[in-house]
Amino acid sequence: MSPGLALSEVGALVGDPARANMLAALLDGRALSASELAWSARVAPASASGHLARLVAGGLLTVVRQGRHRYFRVASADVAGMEETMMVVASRAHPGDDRRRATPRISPALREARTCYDHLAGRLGVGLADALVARGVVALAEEAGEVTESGRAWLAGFGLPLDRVGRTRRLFCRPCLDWSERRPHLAGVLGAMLCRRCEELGWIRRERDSRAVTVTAAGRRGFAERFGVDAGSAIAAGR
Amino acid sequence: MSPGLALSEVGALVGDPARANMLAALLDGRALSASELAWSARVAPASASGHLARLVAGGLLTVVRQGRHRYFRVASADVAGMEETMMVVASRAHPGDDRRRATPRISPALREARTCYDHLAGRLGVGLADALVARGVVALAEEAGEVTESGRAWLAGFGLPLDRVGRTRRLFCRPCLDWSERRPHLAGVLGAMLCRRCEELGWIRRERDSRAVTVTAAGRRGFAERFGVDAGSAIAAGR
DNA sequence: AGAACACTTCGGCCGCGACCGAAGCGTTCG
DNA sequence: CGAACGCTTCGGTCGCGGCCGAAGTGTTCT
Repeated sequence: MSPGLALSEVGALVGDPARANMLAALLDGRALSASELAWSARVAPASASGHLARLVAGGLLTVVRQGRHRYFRVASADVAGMEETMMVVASRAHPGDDRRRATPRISPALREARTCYDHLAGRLGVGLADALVARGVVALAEEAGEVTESGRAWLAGFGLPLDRVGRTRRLFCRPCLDWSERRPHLAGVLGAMLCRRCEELGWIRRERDSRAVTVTAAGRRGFAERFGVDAGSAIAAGR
Repeated sequence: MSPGLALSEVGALVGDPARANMLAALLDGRALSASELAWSARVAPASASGHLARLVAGGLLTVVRQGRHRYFRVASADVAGMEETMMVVASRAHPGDDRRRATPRISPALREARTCYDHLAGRLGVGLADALVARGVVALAEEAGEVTESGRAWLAGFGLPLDRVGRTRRLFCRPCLDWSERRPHLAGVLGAMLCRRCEELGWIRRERDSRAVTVTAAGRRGFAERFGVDAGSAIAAGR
């Protein structure tokens, strides 16, 4: 199997608009049924079925039967990471293309706050990352990041004791370029823990049928107090 | 521009075997001419020209004219990283597929040692990463890595003073999953510095027309003494 | 200047694969 | 049990895009 051929196979898999829409819809890590995916790809169930079979055969999705439904999800974090990387490349490919930029078919709600596989992205995700860097909790480099000594205490105070995560001083903390904001947000284990904690606290709520995340009233207060992040105005203003 | 559509566009770009072969051929970061790429993709110059135009328009490649040649290279490290990630996903997609595994069209020389954009990969690359971890020079986690305190001294002794690289203790040091060995090798700035240093020392020599890297006699000694890595036997044995 | 060369554009051919409706299968209701 | 439902398989249509040869443009060499 030549490297080029292997490359072209996954490329072709992602390269069809219907399949790409399905993959994008699944990017938040949830499982969706075949008909939901058919709807979000805007194709007939028959077409969707074929696409999904190919994606499963190609190892990009896994499927689990449940009653008369079949639920599909992204097969691994590798695949999710690949999708994100491809989106970054795609968004950088047309830097000055106003025609494209001018038609932001990405919904305002998604741009505001969404999940990215298992962590937070969008304006909220980037804002949190900025806040954590500004407060000296984490230090982010181009491809790696780490939690500072004082940051450990801050995170523990937020309900995220890192002692149990691992022995090493280095933590699974990774910047992930946000394709809508074009600036890094926080990914990795820490990003996932943060997202889960915000959900536990009732600050955010995942929407049923999309990757969008809504910030609750408690979340508005919490993000402002703890992070100095204004997550509310844009939501309140309906943007 | 919907996320799905953006995704599908770069997917489709990579999804053609001819284009994927070109991208794979350019993965080591060198610039190749249109006819060289036509040859490595095994298509007529006319076809190659069209493919290359699309890859440039899509932002995956950049081109520079030089006399009557046009030299193409991968547009950015982002793109190279995307290709590597896609290869990892591709290689994981068929874990037990012996029919594929049994036809390793990847040449033994490439599997032995090659460049991966700007750093070393293959058996040599993985071996060096292992050696650096074993010697406590670097610590690698799943997605991040760092140079230890004692590692700084070791690297300085190898001719890589890190003082000038940056102020922070954290270094641009990243594990990169090797698609032929399926284990991480060393990437990031450190990986690139290491590769360049080995070339400076005359330990390795890049082949003219491929990503393959040959280990010189001096390199065999050097890798054994400094890293405890046996880079020679396989080469000497012709494997 | 003229020939050789690197590359692109054009035009026509052809095949893969995406699409859908209809029919088939298995599950879950009433 | 039969109807409704979710999904897949089948069969046929169709259009996009890859392919190449030939001709055209620009560059270098002698």
